[in-house]
Amino acid sequence: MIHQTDPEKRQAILRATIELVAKRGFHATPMAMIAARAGVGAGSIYRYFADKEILIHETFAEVSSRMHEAMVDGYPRGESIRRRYEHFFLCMSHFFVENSSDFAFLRQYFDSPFGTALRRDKMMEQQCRDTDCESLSCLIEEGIKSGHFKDLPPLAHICIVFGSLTSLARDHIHGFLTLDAKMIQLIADACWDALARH
Amino acid sequence: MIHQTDPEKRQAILRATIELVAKRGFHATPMAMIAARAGVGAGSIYRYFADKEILIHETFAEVSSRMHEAMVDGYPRGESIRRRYEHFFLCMSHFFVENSSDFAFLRQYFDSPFGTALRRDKMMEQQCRDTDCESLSCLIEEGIKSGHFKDLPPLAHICIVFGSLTSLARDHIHGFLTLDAKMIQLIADACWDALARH
Amino acid sequence: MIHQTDPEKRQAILRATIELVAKRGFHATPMAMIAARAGVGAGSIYRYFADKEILIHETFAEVSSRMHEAMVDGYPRGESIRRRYEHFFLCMSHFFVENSSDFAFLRQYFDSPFGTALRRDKMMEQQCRDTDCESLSCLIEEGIKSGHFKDLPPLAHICIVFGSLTSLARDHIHGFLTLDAKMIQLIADACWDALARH
Amino acid sequence: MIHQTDPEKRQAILRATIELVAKRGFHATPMAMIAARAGVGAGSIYRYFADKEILIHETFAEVSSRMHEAMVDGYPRGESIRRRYEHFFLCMSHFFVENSSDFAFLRQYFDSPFGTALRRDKMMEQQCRDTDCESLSCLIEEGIKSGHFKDLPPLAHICIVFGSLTSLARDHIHGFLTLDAKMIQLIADACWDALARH
DNA sequence: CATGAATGAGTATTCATTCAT
DNA sequence: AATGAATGAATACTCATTCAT
Repeated sequence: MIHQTDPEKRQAILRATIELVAKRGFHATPMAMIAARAGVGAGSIYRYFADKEILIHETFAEVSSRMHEAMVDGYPRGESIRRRYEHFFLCMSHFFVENSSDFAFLRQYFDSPFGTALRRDKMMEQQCRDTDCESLSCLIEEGIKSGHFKDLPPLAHICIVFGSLTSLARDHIHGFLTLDAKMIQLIADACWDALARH
Repeated sequence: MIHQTDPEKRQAILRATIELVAKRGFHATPMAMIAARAGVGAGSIYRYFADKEILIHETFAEVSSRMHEAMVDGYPRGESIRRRYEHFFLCMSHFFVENSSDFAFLRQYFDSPFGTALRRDKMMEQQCRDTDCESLSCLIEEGIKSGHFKDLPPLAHICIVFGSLTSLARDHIHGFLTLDAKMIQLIADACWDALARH
Repeated sequence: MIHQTDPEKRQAILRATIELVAKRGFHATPMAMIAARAGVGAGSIYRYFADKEILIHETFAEVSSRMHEAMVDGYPRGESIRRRYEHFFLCMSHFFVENSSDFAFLRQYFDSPFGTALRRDKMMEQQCRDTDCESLSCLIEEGIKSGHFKDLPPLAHICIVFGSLTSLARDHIHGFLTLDAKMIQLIADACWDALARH
Repeated sequence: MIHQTDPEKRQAILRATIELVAKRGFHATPMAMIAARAGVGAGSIYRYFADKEILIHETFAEVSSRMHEAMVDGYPRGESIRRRYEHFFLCMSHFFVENSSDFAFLRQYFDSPFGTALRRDKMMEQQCRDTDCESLSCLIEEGIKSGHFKDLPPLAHICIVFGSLTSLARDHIHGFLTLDAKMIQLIADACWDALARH
C-alpha cells in the first residue's frame, strides 16, 4: 500500500536514515528524528516505507547499489589479476572515504541482526559463475586456482582484504590516520602480500 | 558514600551483560533481563553501576582486561619479533574463538557510539613506554624501526592485523569457516606477509 | 457555500460505510478504507460529510429510512391489531435477515455512544400523532388502551419485541439458529403472548 | 511475566476499565485513561495485564464471575420451574440495574469481536449436564421437555428472555423507564407468557 | 471538483530508574 | 542491603483531516 510519488522525498528520507543510523545506530534513531532531518512529517515516512525495518533494508539496498556501481565503473576487464585487484581495493577505499556515512551505515547494518543473514562478501558477489565475473569473490577464487594466491579458503582472503580495509576506513573517518591516494596504494600492496603466494 | 558490595554479584552482572549484549545488542537488552540472568534484583544492579551506560563501559573494561591478561600470559619476552608477533596473533585468535561472547561483546562495543572514543589498538597498548613493552603496538613500532615491517603508520599495520583477525573470528563464530590451529597459523603467516617488508 | 454533489457517489460512500462498519466496527474502519471501497478519493468523502461522526449519523439516517420504508410497505391499514402486529414483526425480521449489513450497522450504532441519545423505538415512531399512524409505537399504545395488551409502559413492550427480535437476528447471522418463515411466525406468536393480556 | 502483588491495584484497574469501557467503548478508551482513573502509572497496568486485549478479557471474566455469583446465590433448587425462572429473571434484572457499568461493559463486550466467540447464554451455562443444573439454559431445556415451554429451539427462548431483559435494562439506565421491583415482576410474567405453552 | 499525498496528534507498549518495604 | 513493584518518558505506528495540484 505504498504509493510514493515524490522521489526527492524518498531520497531525503533515505539520506537522513543513512546519516543518523551511521552516527547513532538503529535503535538510537527514532523515526521522528529521521522525519525531522528529512524535512517531512512523522507520518510521511510510512507512505514510502511500510515500517522501520523495511526502511532500514531499503536504505541498505540503496547504499549497496550505489557502492556496487562504484565498483563496476571502469572495471579493467581482461587485465592482469593484480590490476583488477587494485581496481577493487582502490574503488572500495575511495567509496568508503568519500561516503563515510554510507560506510558507517553498512557497518551498522552488517553487525546487526538485520545483516546477519547477508555477508559482506555476498554483497559484491553477484550471482555469477561465468569466467570474467566482476566481483572480488570470483577474483580471489581465480587467484587461488591460478596459484597466484595462497591456498586458503576464499573466505579467509576476503576477511583479510575486507577486514583490513574497513578497519582502515573506520580509523580514517575517526581521524586517526589519513587515507590519501598514496596511502591507499601502499595498503593495497600490503594486502596483496597477504593474499599472494611468495 | 561507598556501600558494601558483593564481588560475586558484581561478576554475575558483568557476565550476564556480556552474554546478553553479545547475543542481542545493547538496546535489545533491558536491565531487567540482565538482572534476571545474573540472579539479582532489578534494582541491585544500580548498587554496582550508576546507570546502564556505565555498566556497559565497565563491562568493556572487564573483558578488555581479561583479554589483556591472555595476551601477556606466556609472552616470549626477548625472543624474535616473528615469534612475538605469532604469540599475539595466536593468543588473540584463541581468545576470540574460545570466548565468543567476549568477542561479540567487543564488536558490539566498538561498532557503537560507546566505543567510538576508544580505539582497538589502545585496548592493548597499556600504559607502556618502556623498551620491552608487551603490546602489539610496541611490537609494530619496533618492527618498523628495525626495518622488518613496511614503512606505514603503525596504526595501518594494526588495522590489517586486527581487521583481518576480527573478521575471521566473526565468520568462524557464524560457522562460515573454521579457525583451527592450522588455519590460524596460516593466517598469521599471511598477515605477517602484509606487515613485512619484502 | 453549497457545492455540487453526485448522488451516486454519496450512495456509494453510505453503502461502503454500512458494510465496513457492520463488519469491523466504527473505530476499526478508517475513512481511507471507506473511500477505497466506495471508489472515491479519500478527500472526497469530506465534500459529502463534514467529518466521520456526521458520516456515521447520516448513514444511520439512511439505513433507518430504508427500514422504515420496508415497514410501511404493504401495511395492512385498518385490519386487526394482531394482523398489523404481525406485519411489523415479519417485516422487521425479513429486513434484518435480508439486510444483514444494515442490521449489524444498526446494532453497532445503538450500542455505541453515537446512538445513546436515540432510542430504537424513536426510529420507528416517525412524526406521527394521528389516529392510524403506521408505527409499532402507536400500535402498542393502541393495544394497551384497547385492553389487548398488558398494562405496561409502551416502551417495555417495545423492548420485549425489539430485544427479542434483534437477539434472534444476531444469532441467525452468526449461524447459531435459522430464521426461516416458519420460525419467524412461531416467534412472532411467542412475542405476541408476551404483549397480550391473557 | 505478570507478578502482581497488590490486589487492590488490580481491582482498581478492573473497575476503571469497566466504567470507562461501559461509557466510551473499547477503542475510545486509551490505556492511559484507564491508568489515570485507576490512580496508577501508565506502565503499571502492564504489570497486571499483558496487553489491552487481555485486560479486556480478564475484566469480562471478573464481571462475568461476579454476575454468576449473583445468579446462584439463593437459587431455589428443587422448587417449581416457574419459581426458578423467576429467580433468574429477578437476579439478572437486579444485577443489571444495580451494576449498570457492569451491564454496559457486558453489552460492549458481546457486541464486539472480543465476545463474538462467546455467547451470552454460554456465559451462564456452566459445563453442566446433570439434572438440577443451575443455569437458564438447562432450565429452558427442562421446560421444553416437560411441555411447560413452547417447542422452539432453546436458543430462541434464550434470545427472548435475554434480548428483552437487556433492552429493558439499557433503557432503565438511560432513564427512559424505571425498573423497580414491581415492574420487574410484571415483565418477568410477560416473558414467561412468551416462553410458556398456552 | 476530485484527488490522494502530507501531516501531526493520538495510542499501545517498553524499559531505565527510583524507592518503599 | 537487597528487592522488585511502580513509574512515566520515549517510541513506532495509525488515521482523520487538509490542501496543493
